[in-house]
Amino acid sequence: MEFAEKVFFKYLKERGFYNTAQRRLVVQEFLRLEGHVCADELYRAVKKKHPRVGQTTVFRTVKLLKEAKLAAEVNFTGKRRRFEHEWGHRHHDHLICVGCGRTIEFANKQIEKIQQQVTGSMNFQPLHHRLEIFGHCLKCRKEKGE
Amino acid sequence: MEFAEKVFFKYLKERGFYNTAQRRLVVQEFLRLEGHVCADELYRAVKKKHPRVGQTTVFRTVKLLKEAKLAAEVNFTGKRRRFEHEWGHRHHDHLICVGCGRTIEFANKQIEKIQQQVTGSMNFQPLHHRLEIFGHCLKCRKEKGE
DNA sequence: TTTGAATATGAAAATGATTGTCATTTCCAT
DNA sequence: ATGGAAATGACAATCATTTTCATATTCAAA
Ligand SMILES: [Mn+2]
Ligand SMILES: [Mn+2]
Ligand SMILES: [Zn+2]
Ligand SMILES: [Zn+2]
Repeated sequence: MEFAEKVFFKYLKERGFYNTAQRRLVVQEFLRLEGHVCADELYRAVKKKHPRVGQTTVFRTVKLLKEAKLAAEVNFTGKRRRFEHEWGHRHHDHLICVGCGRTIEFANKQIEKIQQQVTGSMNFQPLHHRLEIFGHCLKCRKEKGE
Repeated sequence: MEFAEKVFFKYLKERGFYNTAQRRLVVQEFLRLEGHVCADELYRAVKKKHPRVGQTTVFRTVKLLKEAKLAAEVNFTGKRRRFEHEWGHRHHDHLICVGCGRTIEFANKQIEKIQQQVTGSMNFQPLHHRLEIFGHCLKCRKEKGE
């Protein structure tokens, strides 16, 4: 069992929630999937192997994964919510190509540092943030003829 | 007539779209309202004065306002989309208080500059971006007893 | 000014993601 | 083992937004 899964069920136990077969299936599938996945994709992936699991349960479990800090929510389009691995992963921000939809992850210490300065000077206590830069990736620029 | 409104109808004309009474009402009300407003709030504001305008038309017109760059979309919660004035306004980013929901606007040249460096080094052509920092505002921290 | 084809409108229905309900089932501390 | 708390899943409901479609309006050309 992955350590992240242990963390999840430890979190559940602390709250008096149960360790159920469905939750084990959902968390395992989530940890298996890479990238930015939405609840419904996760549902279909789980259902492929275990058709009796309900969509409602997957949505509810994803919410728990987020609360337990195994999953971080990302929402590039304003449409459906997506989730990525958070536990054991370093913070990063995103470049999003408006041409092909691909995302590129990056981290920049300087930006983070200046954010601290900005919030500090405004007496604002930061908890988390997101920086999303939309534009055209190299691949798309090449395809469109430089 | 505000200049921004002229810009809007110029944009429409360029596309072969019509200058209609409803669109005039919606753009005027949007320009009157400050802050981050959602389509439904705008609809209700318009309806108060002109009850025959339909919600569908307001939703459609907001989309046009965005295309014409009079409105910029912001989406802090992942729930409903909100829009703020863009035409004639300087770019800024947001601090969002998770306690009271208030937003604080800020602009930082250094962050913008480093973003240019980051995207440049990754061969990514930036079009626009958003930086949202979530946390606790001064007011909320004081209320909770330091 | 008419005219008519393109476009816009608005009520209602449809959509798509998510959440609520509730009868039934499962979990787990005792 | 068992009883009460919690979870499940089919289904309905919700919420913001989009689509549909019959009717009305706009505006360029005649
Ligand atoms: Mn990511
Ligand atoms: Mn703003
Ligand atoms: Zn691309
Ligand atoms: Zn606050």
